[in-house]
Amino acid sequence: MTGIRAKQKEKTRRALINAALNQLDPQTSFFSLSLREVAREANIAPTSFYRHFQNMDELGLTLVDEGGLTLRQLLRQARQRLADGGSVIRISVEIFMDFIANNRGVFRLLLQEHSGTSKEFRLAIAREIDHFKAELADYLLNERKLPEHLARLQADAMVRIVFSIGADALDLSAAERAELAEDTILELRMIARGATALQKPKGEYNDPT
Amino acid sequence: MTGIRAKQKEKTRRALINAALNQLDPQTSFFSLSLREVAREANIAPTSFYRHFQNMDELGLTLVDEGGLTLRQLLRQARQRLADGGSVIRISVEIFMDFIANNRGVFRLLLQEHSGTSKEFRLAIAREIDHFKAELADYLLNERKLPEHLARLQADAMVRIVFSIGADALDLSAAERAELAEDTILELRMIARGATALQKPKGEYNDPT
DNA sequence: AAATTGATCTAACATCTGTTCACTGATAAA
DNA sequence: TTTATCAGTGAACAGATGTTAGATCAATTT
Repeated sequence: MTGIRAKQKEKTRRALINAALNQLDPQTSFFSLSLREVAREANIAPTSFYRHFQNMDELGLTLVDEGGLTLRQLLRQARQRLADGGSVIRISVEIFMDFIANNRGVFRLLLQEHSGTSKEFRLAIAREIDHFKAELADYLLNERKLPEHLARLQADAMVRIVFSIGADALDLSAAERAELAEDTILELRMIARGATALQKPKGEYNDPT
Repeated sequence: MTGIRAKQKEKTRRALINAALNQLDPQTSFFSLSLREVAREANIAPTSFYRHFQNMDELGLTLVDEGGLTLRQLLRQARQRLADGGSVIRISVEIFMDFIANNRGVFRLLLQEHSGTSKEFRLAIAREIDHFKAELADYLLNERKLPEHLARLQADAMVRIVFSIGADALDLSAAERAELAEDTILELRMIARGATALQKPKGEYNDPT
């Protein structure tokens, strides 16, 4: 099963995947990559590409899978670190920022191609983000005892904020990213506070905003 | 000044602008457009393009200007309708949704190319959105009497939410858009409530989120 | 040991791209 | 009326792209 041949094939497959991810930078979206560029970066002939993927779209969807995997690792790591106690929001934001810094290529794909040009792509990415959102909504439902609709909306708002800021943070220095993280934390706290406030609408007064 | 010649030139210039805007659809970002495609759609020879713009980038930046104009019209219209009274958030969201429905091309550019591939583009769009954010922060500062930092952050959060949802809403039916608008309103109310709550942190209890 | 498989290569194709050049002909200026 | 301007044209270029076809030759299977 793990013959020399299969191993070598897997190796150049990874080379292709990494070639694509490494080519993604602020000026280069996945769809501006050409098959030939990727093959060149992976040091194989353009024609060899077809031994691994039917076309660039298939490579791209593979990368999106990779992105989903990364998001799930993020959640797992967040849960672990939360067991030690501390502010949920702060810890989550810090982990998120770490992840985008250490997985730039994949997050670029997720955050940029999110409103991108290919329907299949957008749907695949939306699916991954929806998983993420659903897990967050679940947490809010169980731990924070919010009504379902409110939990869903709070999760939606939070994920939109975090991913939007994340896109901005992708190419900042560690210091700038830390600054943005503080803003993010405050914005998320607004949302959390607001959600619990909306839950008990018998507050002092009803802000007519 | 307004000779036959100048008039005709302005007309084909508009034709080029509209050709580009009309080609933007869910599957086609501005940077996937070719000069030749745009010229074809505008019914001129590819070479004639250069009589109007130095290259596609210049056309693109012109479209971004168009987008800024649209955003300013949106604000003006919102202010007018607000004079008649009503929920600020509801009115604003409804106007926004109307605008994206009626200016799909321009908003696609603003919302898609926002995290796009060209630095010049991203900066130009960020500039327009920052104007928008600044006007909103001003309003929150003056009308809602929030401290500056909080006003800035609230505006930031709101704009991120609205533009993120806006991108999703671009190609929905009117009914689906209206549904999304309701969710948007609730999410924005969370933020507004949360911001005023954070302002007076002596509330009943401090949620350790 | 012989036969087969399959990941890789080079060469070649048709097609699209941005851009240049010299030209035309109606409008504008003299 | 003569002259100059200039938006628009078609032909042609060099380069990049996706994709096909055929050959190579080491790893695998028989």
